[in-house]
Amino acid sequence: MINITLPDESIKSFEDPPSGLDIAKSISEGFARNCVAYEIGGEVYDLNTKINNNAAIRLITTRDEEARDIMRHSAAHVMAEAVCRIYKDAKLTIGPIVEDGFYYDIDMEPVSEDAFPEIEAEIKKIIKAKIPFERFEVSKAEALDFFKDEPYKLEMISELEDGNISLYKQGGFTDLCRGPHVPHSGYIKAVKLMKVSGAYWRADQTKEQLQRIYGTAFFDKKELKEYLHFLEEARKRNHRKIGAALDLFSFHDEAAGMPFFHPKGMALWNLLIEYWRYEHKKAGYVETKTPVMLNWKLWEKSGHWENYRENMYTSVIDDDGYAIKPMNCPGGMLLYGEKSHSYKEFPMRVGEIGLVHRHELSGVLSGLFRVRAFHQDDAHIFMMPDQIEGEILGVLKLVERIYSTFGLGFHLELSTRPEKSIGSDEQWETATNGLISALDSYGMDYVINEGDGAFYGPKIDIHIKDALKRTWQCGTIQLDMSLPERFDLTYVGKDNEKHRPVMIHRVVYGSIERFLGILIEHFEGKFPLWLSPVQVVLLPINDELIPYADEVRESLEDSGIRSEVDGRTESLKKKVRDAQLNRIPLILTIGEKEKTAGTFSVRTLDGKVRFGLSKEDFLKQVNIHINERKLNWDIFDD
RNA sequence: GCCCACGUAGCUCAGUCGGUAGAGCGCUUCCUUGGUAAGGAAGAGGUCCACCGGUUCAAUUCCGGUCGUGGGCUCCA
Repeated sequence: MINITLPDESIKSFEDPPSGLDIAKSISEGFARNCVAYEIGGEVYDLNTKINNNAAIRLITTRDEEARDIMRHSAAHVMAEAVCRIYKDAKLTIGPIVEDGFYYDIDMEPVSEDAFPEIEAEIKKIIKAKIPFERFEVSKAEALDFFKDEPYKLEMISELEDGNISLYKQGGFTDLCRGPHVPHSGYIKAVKLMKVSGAYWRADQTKEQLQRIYGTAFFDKKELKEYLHFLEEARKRNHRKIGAALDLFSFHDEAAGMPFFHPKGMALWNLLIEYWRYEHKKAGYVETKTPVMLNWKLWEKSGHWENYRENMYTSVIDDDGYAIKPMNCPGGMLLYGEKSHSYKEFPMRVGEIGLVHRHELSGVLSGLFRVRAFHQDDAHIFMMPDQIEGEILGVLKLVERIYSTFGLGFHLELSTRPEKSIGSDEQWETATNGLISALDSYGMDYVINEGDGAFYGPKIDIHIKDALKRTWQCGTIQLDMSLPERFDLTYVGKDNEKHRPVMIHRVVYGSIERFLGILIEHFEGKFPLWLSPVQVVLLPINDELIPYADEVRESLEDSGIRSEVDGRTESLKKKVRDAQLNRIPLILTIGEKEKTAGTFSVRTLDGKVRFGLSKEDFLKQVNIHINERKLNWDIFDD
């Protein structure tokens, strides 16, 4: 007799060892159809695996996140089989799941997406046949023999410990796999191949070039459709497209990876920085500026020459070596070291919006997201060890305030000491504990990445979440135990002795260029009123009203509102359409009625039109929205 | 840096199985002076299709290389 405890504490008894499916069926047939696997004590098993002892189990249904991952892994196997059916010489390597689906790295002739229809057709055949996934276990020797024609599998097996090795068989196709899998291929309801790219075996450039085929799969065709719709949305929001359409920035072959900002892009830029300065000044920061190009001796001292040289732009001037800064910190160290400091000055919050250049590999460049020249909204904070917690907490609060102004959510990740690191155990403990207590008193949950810190100190990364729920790492707070040492930075303590200050680097926007790119996608180019490069466009309904429109524009500019007159000889409809496409938040139509009555007719970005507003009411609402940096488009809908 | 794809008018793209290029938008001019998402007409605009070579009677089209862009890999103090 086997007793199975279900999550609701109820107990089911079975004469013979039951499989997960037996248990599910004992609840109901309908429920059983939605089950894909089960879990005992954190281990996940195939639905068909029998349970030989009393256990507490949880059945995993298609509603559970983990069920989708199991199914996608099965889909990877199905795709591998399909590819092998078509490409007889294909040699399989690994096929894991990733965030949005799965991929399989296969050693085969290069394929392009043109091959997808054929592979997908083969996949559908396999799915339709509802081929069961059967698990069986073999010894290492048997496994080696079984895969004797699969060099990559052999390599993987040879690295496994001797003992039982699990294989999964689906019809005539067997793959080395830990599992678990869905009961049969029919569980994969909707599958689509997404893209193909090159990848190296074991991510090693010196090893074989493989074809990585990406796919995604869902339990439901509707979900696949929604996912494709999401991708389409993301594509429409692409900041490169919107940036070109709104005339914000461009790239040129003469400076790959280095953006050129147009007047409207520059307006956005300045507004971001203006806001940054406002918040930072309030938070007790001062601002500095250090040179872009510095002598190599500085980089030698900072360690960059040794560790980062291949990413630095260098030059020789008067027979002396110079490098363009890839980071602001060494310059900041020189500034600190320029004079002596007392503990009474601490914490010293020294900001710098610094232009840095990094020679990133050509293949990684990507719009504003990955560039070779960018501005960091850097700051170095110098303090005593017992100030770590308070300062980190201060940065977290500043970060929260700034991100929330843009309607961006975020989550935190703490990275701790890596294997290769400098500094004593005690230093690391003080530093890490300081970060942890700051995180704890901040009170938000955070992810811990063990051993993922920089070699010079632990760090907190801040990942923002945009309107499409995509996450981006922007902010970071890094404790640095290396540079103060290398630059022999000191302060005089209460005891009148010299001490080593604790120093952190921190950024909020991260790269201003990248942050701007994220904002463009987040807002789909429809910036809140305070941030819009052009806030108001005036549309005279005929040419005679242009002088009056110009007059109104001037008075709006006097009130600090960025305005333009569209004086083209075009129909009103046309000008409205263009203004809407240009995502200008407020359209003022200027006709005889408005001129005579001295009122405004206002159209907001959501298409709502209001007639006969008094100038005073209009300015009042506009100013409230700008000054409070409100996020909603309809400024009259409070 | 590596793999794959791409690079045609300011923009979006079509086209030529090798015989010296097209549409829409935008721009200019003219007509229209229009009340909330495209009024009408005419015209200009490409060293001929990123750049450099090669094959060919002939290349934008085929081949090689370079540069750039996109996706992925890798890298990321």
